[in-house]
Amino acid sequence: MVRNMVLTTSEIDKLLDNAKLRHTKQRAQLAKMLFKAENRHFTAEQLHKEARTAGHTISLATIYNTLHQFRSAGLLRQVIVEPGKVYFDTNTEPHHHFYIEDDGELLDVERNEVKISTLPEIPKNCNIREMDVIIRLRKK
Amino acid sequence: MVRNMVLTTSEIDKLLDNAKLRHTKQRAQLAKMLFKAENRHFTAEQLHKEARTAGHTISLATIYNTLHQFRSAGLLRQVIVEPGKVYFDTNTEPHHHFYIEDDGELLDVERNEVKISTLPEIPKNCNIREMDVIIRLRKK
DNA sequence: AAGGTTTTTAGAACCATTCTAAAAAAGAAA
DNA sequence: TTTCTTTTTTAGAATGGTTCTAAAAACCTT
Ligand SMILES: [Mn+2]
Ligand SMILES: [Mn+2]
Ligand SMILES: [Zn+2]
Ligand SMILES: [Zn+2]
Repeated sequence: MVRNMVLTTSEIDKLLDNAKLRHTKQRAQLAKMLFKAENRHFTAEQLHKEARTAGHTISLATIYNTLHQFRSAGLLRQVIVEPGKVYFDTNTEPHHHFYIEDDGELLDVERNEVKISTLPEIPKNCNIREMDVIIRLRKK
Repeated sequence: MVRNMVLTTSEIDKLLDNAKLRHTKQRAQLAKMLFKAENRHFTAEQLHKEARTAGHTISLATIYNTLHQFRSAGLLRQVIVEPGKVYFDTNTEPHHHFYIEDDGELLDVERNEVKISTLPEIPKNCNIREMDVIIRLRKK
C-alpha cells in the first residue's frame, strides 16, 4: 500500500476491500485519518476527539468497532504499556517502543535497533507469538 | 531479607519497620502470604480471594492499599501485560517475563537470559527508567 | 422501490481500580 | 488504664475506559 501521502479515495476503497469491510462513510473517514505517511500511536478516545474536531460525525462505539475491525484485518496492532488504557499502532511491522511516561507518548524503535543475542529457553508446549520490548523513559 | 522459607513473626516486624509501615493484622497477614521462598505474580483480586480462603478477614480496599504501600517501599513491582488488569510481582530485581496468553500466567526470565547487545539512541532530555521485555507465548 | 442484511448509534452495563467518609485500631500521653 | 490523637480499615459509591444492547440508519441486491 502506498503510504507516503494521504490516501486517495480509490486507495481507501482498495484498503476496505482488502479488509473485507463494506465501504461506509465512517470507515473511510477513519482510514483517511489513520493511514498516511507517518505511523501513529493513539487511543480510541484520542481518535474520537480528533474525528469530531475534523467535523466528522461518529460515535465512540463506531471508533471502537472500526479499530477492532482494522486490527483483525492486520492494519493496526495494539500496544499495552499502561493499566486501563490501550494504544493502537499503525505500524504493524514487528518493532519495539519507547514510552515517555511523563506524557504518555509512544515512539517506535525499529526491530534492528535492538539486537537480542540470547533468548531464554521457551517453556515446553509453547510457541512465541510476539516479543515486546518497552523502554520506559522519564524526562530530565 | 531471608526468603528461603516462610517469614517468622519477627521478620515480618522487621519488614514492616523497614517499610515504615505500622504493624497491623492485615499487613502482617499479607506479608506472610507474599514474601516466601518463591517469587509470585498475582492480581489484587487473586490475592483477596486467597486471603479470604485462608480465613483472613480483609477488604479488597485494604488489599489495594497494602499492595501500593508495599510497592512504594520497594517490596513489589507491577507488570503490565494486558489491558484492564495489573499484575504485582514479588521479584523486584530487574528481570523480564514470559506471558502465557492462554491462561494469563507470568513467568520470570532472569535478566542475564536476555542479552541485548544494541540499544537505540535515547531521545534527548530523557533517561531510561526501566526496560521491559515481554515474550508472549501461546500453548501448542 | 422493496426487502433483507450490515452498520451505526445512544446509552446502559461492565469491571478493575480508586475514592469517600465513617468506624475501628493503634499509639502516645497522662 | 483512661483519654486523646492519628492512622488504618472498611463498605459502598464513584470513576473511566471499554463492551454490550437493541433500535434506527445505511447499505446492497433484486
Ligand atoms: Mn483513552
Ligand atoms: Mn484482577
Ligand atoms: Zn509502534
Ligand atoms: Zn517477575
